[in-house]
Amino acid sequence: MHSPSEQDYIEQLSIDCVIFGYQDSQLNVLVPKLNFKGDFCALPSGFIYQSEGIDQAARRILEERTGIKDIYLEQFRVFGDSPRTNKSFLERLIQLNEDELGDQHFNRKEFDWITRRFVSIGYYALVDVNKVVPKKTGIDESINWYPVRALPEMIMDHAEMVQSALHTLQLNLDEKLIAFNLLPETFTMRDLQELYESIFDRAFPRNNFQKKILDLDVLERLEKKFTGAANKAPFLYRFRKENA
Amino acid sequence: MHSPSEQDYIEQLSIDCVIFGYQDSQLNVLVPKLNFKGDFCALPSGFIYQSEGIDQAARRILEERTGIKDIYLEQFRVFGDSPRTNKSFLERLIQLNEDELGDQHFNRKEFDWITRRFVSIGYYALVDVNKVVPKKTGIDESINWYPVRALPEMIMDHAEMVQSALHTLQLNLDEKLIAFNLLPETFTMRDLQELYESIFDRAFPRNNFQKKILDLDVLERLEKKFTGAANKAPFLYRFRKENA
DNA sequence: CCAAAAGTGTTATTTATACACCCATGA
DNA sequence: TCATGGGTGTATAAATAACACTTTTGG
Repeated sequence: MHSPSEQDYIEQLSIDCVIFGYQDSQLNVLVPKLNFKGDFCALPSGFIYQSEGIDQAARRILEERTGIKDIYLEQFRVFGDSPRTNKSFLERLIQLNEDELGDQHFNRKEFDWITRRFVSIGYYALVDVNKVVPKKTGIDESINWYPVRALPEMIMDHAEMVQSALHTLQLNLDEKLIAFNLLPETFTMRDLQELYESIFDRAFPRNNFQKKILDLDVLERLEKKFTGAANKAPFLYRFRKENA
Repeated sequence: MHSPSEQDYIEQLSIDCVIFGYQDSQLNVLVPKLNFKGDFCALPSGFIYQSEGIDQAARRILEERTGIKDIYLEQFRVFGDSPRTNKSFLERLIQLNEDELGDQHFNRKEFDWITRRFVSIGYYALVDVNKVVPKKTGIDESINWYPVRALPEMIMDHAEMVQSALHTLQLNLDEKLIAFNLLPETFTMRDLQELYESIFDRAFPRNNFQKKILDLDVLERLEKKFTGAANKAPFLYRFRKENA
């Protein structure tokens, strides 16, 4: 990987992605940890090539970490306060990693480029965790799913970004019929309900929830799903894509 | 005014403002016309100083054209497709104004700076037209209010920006209780209803509208307004700011 | 036959819409 | 006293929430 400063990027403009996934009845966010001492967690980020659109750049960044191309994503806010910069976090990182860091990682030009004031466009993405194989990039030590309400400490304003993304997701969920992007192709009504509950962090009455969803008239009912449990087998549903 | 290229701006990043005002039962947008032959209309725009936040930059740009500081404004979308540039419009402008344009207005450096690919953050603002005295900047021939549904032809994607801003305004209107920013301090229920009708481009039943608004419990009723018309005098209302 | 979870129906409650009426005002 | 527009009350419909009951499944 070449230095950002040598690439044909738009300067001082970045993209940060909040990647939502749903697993074990929890809404999770995909968070990489940087390959340095000090537990630096940062949202998947990147810069914008001169030749690509911002949505296109976001898709590229998402594909790098998730391996999938066809992802639901949406802008949610721009973060651009004047003192917004990587500088303080990078200085702490360098301080904690003096031993390992030679001049090859952070030369002067590189440091100056990356520590300038940055405006960042926030995108959130909804993915089916079964289709995702989280991938580390060169600077990641690890990349993991964390519950949205139990995130590790994050650099800069990234924790605030997640909250802002979650809020936008809540506002758009019913309006845009996007919850299904977080589920596998087929799912039970209980799956969908628990997804809603994890997004809104509150319970919904079971019967009314079913009625509300079915009244949307966007699901098709498939065969039953026999789980082996000692109870009635639930139906499987599939989102009818012609409605989208 | 100095050349943009010599200022301490973030490069390739701009702000475009959709300024909404309400007058004569119409929702209007403040649109400057450039001081060149060819009827070039462009939204009030500007760049971001290294030392200022993006909201702050938007306020500065708004104050330039409206003269008022305390303005309601909000981001609504980022426009950043890859081929998004001033170039084709500027070339046409130069072609139509060959006679008047000496080298002083557009030197090479200037032209290159301004015609690069630009990402633009869209803001919309809501103003009380009575407090605004539209002000031309150096490059404006005129600046006028136009009905949002009868705008002049605009450069680049600025017409699309207005539509996007209007759509966001519609979505946020009830949620955020922001309509009052478009009205004077005091107003009648009819004023408010006609404002709603101009924003949503449809009629509302008079009595139900009144009930809905009063049920919000954010207005205080003042004395009556005697207009001299041969009918019952309507009450004046004022938005209670402690609710905001 | 039982517990667990699914499915459905029925009744309240709230909210939105539609309809009707009376009141103040100045000509 | 009339036309005009303002204010309010009530009936109806629709959407939401609350409650109750039946069915299927494997042990």
